[in-house]
Amino acid sequence: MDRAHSSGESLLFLTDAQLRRAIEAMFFAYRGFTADPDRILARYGYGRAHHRAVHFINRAPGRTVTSLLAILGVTKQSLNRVLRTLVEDGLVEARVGVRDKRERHLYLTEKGAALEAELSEAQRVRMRAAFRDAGPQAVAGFRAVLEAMMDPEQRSQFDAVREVVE
Amino acid sequence: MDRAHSSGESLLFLTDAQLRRAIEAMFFAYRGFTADPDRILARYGYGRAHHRAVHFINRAPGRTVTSLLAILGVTKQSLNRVLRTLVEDGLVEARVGVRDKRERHLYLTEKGAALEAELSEAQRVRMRAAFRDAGPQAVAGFRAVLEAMMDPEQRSQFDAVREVVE
DNA sequence: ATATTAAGTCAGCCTTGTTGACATTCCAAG
DNA sequence: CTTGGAATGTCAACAAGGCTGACTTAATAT
Repeated sequence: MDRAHSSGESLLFLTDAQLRRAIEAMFFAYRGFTADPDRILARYGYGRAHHRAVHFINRAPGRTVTSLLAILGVTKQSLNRVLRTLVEDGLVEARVGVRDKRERHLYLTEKGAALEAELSEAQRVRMRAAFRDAGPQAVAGFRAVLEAMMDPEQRSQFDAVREVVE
Repeated sequence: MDRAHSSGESLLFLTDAQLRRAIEAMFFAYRGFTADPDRILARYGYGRAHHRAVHFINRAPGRTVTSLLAILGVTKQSLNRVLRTLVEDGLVEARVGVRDKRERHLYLTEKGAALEAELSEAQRVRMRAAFRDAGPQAVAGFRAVLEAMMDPEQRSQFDAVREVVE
């Protein structure tokens, strides 16, 4: 069997150099990915941790702290520090649960939603431009590789995030 | 002109939901991307910053500090802290320049090369698996989108990194 | 009743980034 | 041959955002 013409799906003869290139692309691209939000966040005195919280609260309003913890994969203490400033600054509201009063359900305020919109718009603009440059065929491949790169736990969080709404 | 059948290249009608999905994929995938190296680094008492330094020194042995600074995009002080521990621990050697004695040319020692190999092998294994799962067509698309996502400066660093060797 | 869960808090630590100031060494240009 | 600027390194101080461990409070579940 000829390696170069092996049966499509099964075997990919990626050289170490090709893989290394992909690894470095991932490194540099992630910097691009975070660059715009970082600039915006800096203006408000926030960091990436705030962005992540705001993003996933917006994604499923009413989400509990525990649920957010699972998605972000950080400690309670770490998240709490971020959440506290967001609540203090009036970007996030934490409502006591109706059914279960131990729970705090998180919501963005108008102010919080405005920041989220600004951040995600910036990120979408870059993403849209990248997809446009790369061409239509690239979109599916990009997503397929990224999703295959996740750990199982991350993957299930990724899936869970869109189960509710979409 | 029909939007759905617009001339291939030009217009992509990606919904905000699709873009958001890509953004979240990027977030979760990056965690997968760094998970294996992080575990290895922790065993040696190092962090991601050490990984990055070791990676790019290995990439072009003899690289100067300034060149490494440009690639990593951090401050001299920040890099120096990392570099110092690597030199102290005998993973990196800093040789004074022959032509220009102000410069320090960085090289991995055998020990440093061993760590680099362990880290990059782990990362390649995951990358290779992701490409295998995603299929051959996905590889080109993945890279195209990532490269389009970089800032111009990052992009030129990305290109410069492989100019020498490949 | 008691155990467990959800949330929050205090204290302390680490890594990795930042600024600012400054010293040294050396190349290059006037 | 002096002087300006580049490359490097270092000290100090600070901040964000991770972490562990210990502990409290309130409320649900068994």
